[in-house]
Amino acid sequence: MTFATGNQRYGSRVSKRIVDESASAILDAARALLEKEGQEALTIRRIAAAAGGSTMNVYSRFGGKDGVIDALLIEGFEALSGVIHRIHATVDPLADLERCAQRYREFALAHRSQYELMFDRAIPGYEISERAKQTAAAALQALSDRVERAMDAGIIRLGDPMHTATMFWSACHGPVSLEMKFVGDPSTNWGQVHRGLMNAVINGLRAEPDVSAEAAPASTDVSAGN
Amino acid sequence: MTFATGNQRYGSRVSKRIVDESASAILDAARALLEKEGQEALTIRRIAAAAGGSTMNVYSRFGGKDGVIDALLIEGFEALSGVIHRIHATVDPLADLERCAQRYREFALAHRSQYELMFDRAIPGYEISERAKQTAAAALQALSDRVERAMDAGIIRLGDPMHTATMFWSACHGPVSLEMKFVGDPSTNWGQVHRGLMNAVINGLRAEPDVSAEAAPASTDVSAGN
DNA sequence: ACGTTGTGATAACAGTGTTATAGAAATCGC
DNA sequence: GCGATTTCTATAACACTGTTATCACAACGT
Repeated sequence: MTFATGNQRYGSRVSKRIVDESASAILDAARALLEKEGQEALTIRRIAAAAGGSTMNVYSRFGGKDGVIDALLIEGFEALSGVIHRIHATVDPLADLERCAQRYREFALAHRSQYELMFDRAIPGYEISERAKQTAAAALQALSDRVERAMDAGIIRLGDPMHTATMFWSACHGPVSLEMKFVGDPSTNWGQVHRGLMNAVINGLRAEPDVSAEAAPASTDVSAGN
Repeated sequence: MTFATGNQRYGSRVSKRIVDESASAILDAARALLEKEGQEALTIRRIAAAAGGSTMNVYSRFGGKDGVIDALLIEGFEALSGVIHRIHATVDPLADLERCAQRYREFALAHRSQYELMFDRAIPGYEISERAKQTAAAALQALSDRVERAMDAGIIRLGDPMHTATMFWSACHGPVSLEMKFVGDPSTNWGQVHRGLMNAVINGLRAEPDVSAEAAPASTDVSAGN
């Protein structure tokens, strides 16, 4: 009621049409809470309080907690997509892929809580929405484009780019996930593990140079069924 | 202290001496709940009810919910260790490693809730204990032994076995984790991704390819100095 | 002016983990 | 054997959680 004048003038007339600044305030608050205190802090009451509104506000805007989580997830996957898209393609598609892997890890470590939200989803009862899944798939598509470029250049083995990109993503995610979960030896140099794994994968996916062209069954491992 | 004279009733009141069957009942109930309904079902009240006791029972036995989770985690990592240990070493250490990867995935899919508990830890407020970490490290050690064997045989590149084993584990965990989280294309054949990634990694880690990359490695010629 | 509508804040409800309290059972001291 | 003490358990209370219901109040269409 204290800010009723502004509200009356701007927002309440056509509530659906304008960009809901209350919604973005909620999202900002949730993002800040997640970044600063982790998933634990993401409670309706805290989000609403930080956004300067009431809990019901969150429900009318996002339909509940899952809606907020979903929005944060979509933001995260879009940011990840952006990271990959911002990597300029050079004449060396393999180096580009390596940079993708490096930036992937940097993104994960720089936005740790967000990454955990995206991939662990440790929110009780939360189920990812179809739209969030699609956003994740779009990020994978961005990676797939880079893979396809390397295939076109004849540098890595031919195959379904999406399939190979999924392998890439898995190889990026694996060490990052374990690192965040403190699994393994405490003295592990995870950056080295990540880099080493990516190097091994890229090496292993290299198009057969010229050796043992007659004996090596190059494609059987990929085409084998489940 | 316990007295040596036989107690008339079967372990009714000598609480410290006997194997606490109430504790194992709680653990059994928790395990069953986790397996059947997932992490959501792991609440103190449900566990206590399923075990036929009171909630306080869980606190006196395990110190709280985290204690139960920790016990389940330790069980899980020990089971994972067992899976790896049960893979017999053959004359082909590389095939052994591939079987490790395959069994790893099978274990994860067969005990999905347990695996999610071990690696996602989506329990609000839970922090892994030092002992659970050590059990996880033991599982990694089991894998490291296999890696070391392959190194000794001169099949994969020399290096710190623990380091390479961590890379292996990451490569195993990555696709499994993404598969469970429904990230990526819905039509993804995750078994193929997993196998393809492991093949690529193993290929990439191969000892510097002499011309015959496929033939039987008759000699362990890499016994030269570090 | 009058309903009607919709928005938003407060309070209530069913859960959660945890802690405090009270009661019963078992052990100890004699 | 029996009171006192300790231990152990079960119930209830507390501070949370997400969600839903209640209800006052401002804005809109007659």
